[in-house]
Amino acid sequence: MRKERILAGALQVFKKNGLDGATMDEIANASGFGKATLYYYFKSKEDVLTAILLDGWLKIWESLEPVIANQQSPRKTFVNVLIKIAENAQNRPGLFEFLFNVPKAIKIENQPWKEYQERLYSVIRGLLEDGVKSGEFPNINPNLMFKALGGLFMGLVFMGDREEPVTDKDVEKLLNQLITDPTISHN
Amino acid sequence: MRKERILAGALQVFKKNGLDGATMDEIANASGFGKATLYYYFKSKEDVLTAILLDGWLKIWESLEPVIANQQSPRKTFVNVLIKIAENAQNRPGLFEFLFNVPKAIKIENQPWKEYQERLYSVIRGLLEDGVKSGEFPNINPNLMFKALGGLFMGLVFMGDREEPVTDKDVEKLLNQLITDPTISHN
DNA sequence: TTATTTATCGAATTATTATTCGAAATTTAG
DNA sequence: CTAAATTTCGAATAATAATTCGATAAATAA
Repeated sequence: MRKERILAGALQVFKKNGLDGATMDEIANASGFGKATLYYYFKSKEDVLTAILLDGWLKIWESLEPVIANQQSPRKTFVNVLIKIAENAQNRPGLFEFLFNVPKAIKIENQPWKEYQERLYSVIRGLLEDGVKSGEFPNINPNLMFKALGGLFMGLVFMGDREEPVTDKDVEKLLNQLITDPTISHN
Repeated sequence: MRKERILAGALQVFKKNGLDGATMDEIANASGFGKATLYYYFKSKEDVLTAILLDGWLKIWESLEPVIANQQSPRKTFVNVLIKIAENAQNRPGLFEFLFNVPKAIKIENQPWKEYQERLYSVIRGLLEDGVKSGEFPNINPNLMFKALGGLFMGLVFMGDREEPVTDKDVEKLLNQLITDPTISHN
């Protein structure tokens, strides 16, 4: 669809030039439309950005819902959530790094995508808390674990130029490197 | 000095409105000068931003040099480095969060402060590597550890509204929560 | 004190770019 | 095929904000 094409072009340009470096002219070029056509589909430049973000977060969230619904142990669910996010990231390269970094660069008020972002974060926090309670995770402050994992996980998914999908092996390795699962004996 | 005053005002405005939301008018107000005066001291708006960043990174680096020079075990040095950074952050609140986040929002080419940032990061990586070699840190990929610590440390220093300085106890706790020091037995 | 240099400033200028316009092209409906 | 509705567009407009100008004022030097 047209909107999708514009959004894709805009993403390219936003990533290349930054949020303000990006001009509507360049976005028009990148998406293969005339400048005025952008305004046929979107109210403003800001509206374009918001649409990218909303679309992105919404799709992450939707892809996660079944994983979360499918009740398993906190640790299992947690691993599956990370895998699913990594999957998303690999399907639409470039988008996700953007999703996770842009919020730092803009005023986030009444941003419709914020809700989905928050849902995701609170699910993750919840899983960590439950896992600690149930003894699947060691007794670490879940907030700290959340932050540490943030850094690690971004590294795993975004930094490397890996083509292969992230497996549960990868995620388990990540977890084990970071925190020791008390239910498994290492050697 | 005048320049300092302008930089301080500019920092406020940059933080409040974002890099592009910030106008020279507002910076002039915030720093108590006329708009034209800014251009007496700085070539351009970008020049102001660069000056903030250069000044900030330079000061971090200078404060770290003695800590690094004062050769101790990697782990000790590492702890001291983190403490020193936290000290910096608490002395000039607001600046450091800015220093660590802004790079994500701008094109970083020929940025003079980049060098100091890189020095810092490479020192930290080096300490982690040495610590792993010497057995003071467990055998974790130093890059991963670096990323995880990034998230944690930022949390410790920036998130909380703590007034008290960060102590080596805090940092050791951080380390222990994250990774198990094989030379110490826990219970 | 007076001349010169250094600082300061608000108003004008300029540049950039988002947004709108008005016309054309294309598609859809009858 | 023709008329209406939808889509497209480059050129004009408008808004915003960076930068420069042309004075003054303040400090310094003689």
